[in-house]
Amino acid sequence: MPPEPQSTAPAAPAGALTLPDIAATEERVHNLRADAQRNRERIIAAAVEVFAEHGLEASTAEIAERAGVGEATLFRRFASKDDLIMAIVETQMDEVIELAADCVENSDPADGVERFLTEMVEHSVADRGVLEATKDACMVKPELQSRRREILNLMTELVKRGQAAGTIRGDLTGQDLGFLISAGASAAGMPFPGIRADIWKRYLGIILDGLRPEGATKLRPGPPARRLFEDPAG
Amino acid sequence: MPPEPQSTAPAAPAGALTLPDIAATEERVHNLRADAQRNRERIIAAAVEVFAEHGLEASTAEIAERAGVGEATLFRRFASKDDLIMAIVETQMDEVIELAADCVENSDPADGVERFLTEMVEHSVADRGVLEATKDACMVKPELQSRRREILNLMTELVKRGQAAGTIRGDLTGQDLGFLISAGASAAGMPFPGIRADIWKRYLGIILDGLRPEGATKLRPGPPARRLFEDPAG
DNA sequence: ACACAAGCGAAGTGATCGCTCCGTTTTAGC
DNA sequence: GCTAAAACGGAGCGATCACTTCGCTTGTGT
Repeated sequence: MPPEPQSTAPAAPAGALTLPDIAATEERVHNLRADAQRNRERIIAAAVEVFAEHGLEASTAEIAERAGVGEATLFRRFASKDDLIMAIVETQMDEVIELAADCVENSDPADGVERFLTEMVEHSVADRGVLEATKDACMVKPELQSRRREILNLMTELVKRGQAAGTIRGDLTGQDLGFLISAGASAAGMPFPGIRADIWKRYLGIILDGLRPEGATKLRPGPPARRLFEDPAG
Repeated sequence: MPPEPQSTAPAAPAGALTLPDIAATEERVHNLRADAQRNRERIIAAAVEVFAEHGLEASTAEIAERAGVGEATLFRRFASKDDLIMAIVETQMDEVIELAADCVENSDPADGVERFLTEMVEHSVADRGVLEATKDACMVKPELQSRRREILNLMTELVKRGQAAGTIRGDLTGQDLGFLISAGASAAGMPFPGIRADIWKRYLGIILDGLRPEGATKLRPGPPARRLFEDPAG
């Protein structure tokens, strides 16, 4: 099956999920027998937990066990482990869209960027899976392109509002925020057993200080091109 | 075998390699037959290359193949894959010590921290292996404790000189630099195919701006304790 | 030159992974 | 309630991993 099956409907934006795709998926899920539906939800819930604890290399056996189903059932609902990850990632990206939109609409423009980065890093630190999935899936899979674009637009808006308010340096772009989230979350990868769980706030604090116009020096190289986010494969 | 075998010599600093340990290792290596010695060096060189390209999950089969030896030969020279990694990590930590010492001695105190961070991130970005080994080995293995302590002392000295020169914010500590290297290198983990290889300089630039005293705001929480680095297990 | 310990690699071992086969059980429409 | 389709899970498959065995080869001290 091609990743982007052509429909007879008028052309959708390249890389976006077409309406028939979405409808087909929804219908498939809702036509499941009651037990199958219940197991599907249990599998997703278990996978979110297990991936958060052990990262994406957690085994499908462990996920199935925690969900209380056989491994075969997992693969009956999701064609592959990657498919399961994608199902989770899609809902998580939708949550990011919600958060970013809320930062744009309901935050003081002076601290929208700070709030967005802080909440994103906090989520990433608490969930190993979301951090790894960002690299393996969110940024590159063509079927997530429309969500990526939406997130990028909202991040760009956040940065522009911060710049207008005078709290964000002028040479920052929306594309930069993804890298800064990754940088802020990297402290969580450090393997010190007794370290306090919120140590990431210290290093995000340094990054946030680096985003203010006051001490800013010229950044080289310039920001990555927008199209790297929108269409990484092309 | 206990990780820190007791010797009859006077007590060495806890966690340091004792002199008998080092002597035994050296002797073992130099008593190898000529072909074995040559193969040992080939294996290390191949492993450095392969780990740099594919990270630590690269297979021992690939390393042996690139070294032009059988897999059994690899395991005759190194008791386990982990042992091979440790041999590499030790020499790489010695290089870090050299770099840090050179930054302390030969750099203008005003930019010692900047030079150290820049060169460390540059190495980390070019070598996936060193990045992963930092988390898996450098920071936690007891037998690397003396090297860790030495690096920490040099980083602390670099920070203090920068603060005396007025280019580094007063609330930074030597312990922070390890986290900042990881943060600066995290941009390299982003999976965009066409991105310029030196994009890390942009985000390290932001971090460096955040290290200056000018725009600094209060950092919460405070720095991690020194002993987390010196003796993470204890 | 020779004897023999040391070194060698092809072929295996057991563990684990993602994934599937197939006989049994459960649900849903009539 | 009955039946056919749908869903189930244990048991197994092939691939891959770190690591070992074993019969042959090679360097080295005498």
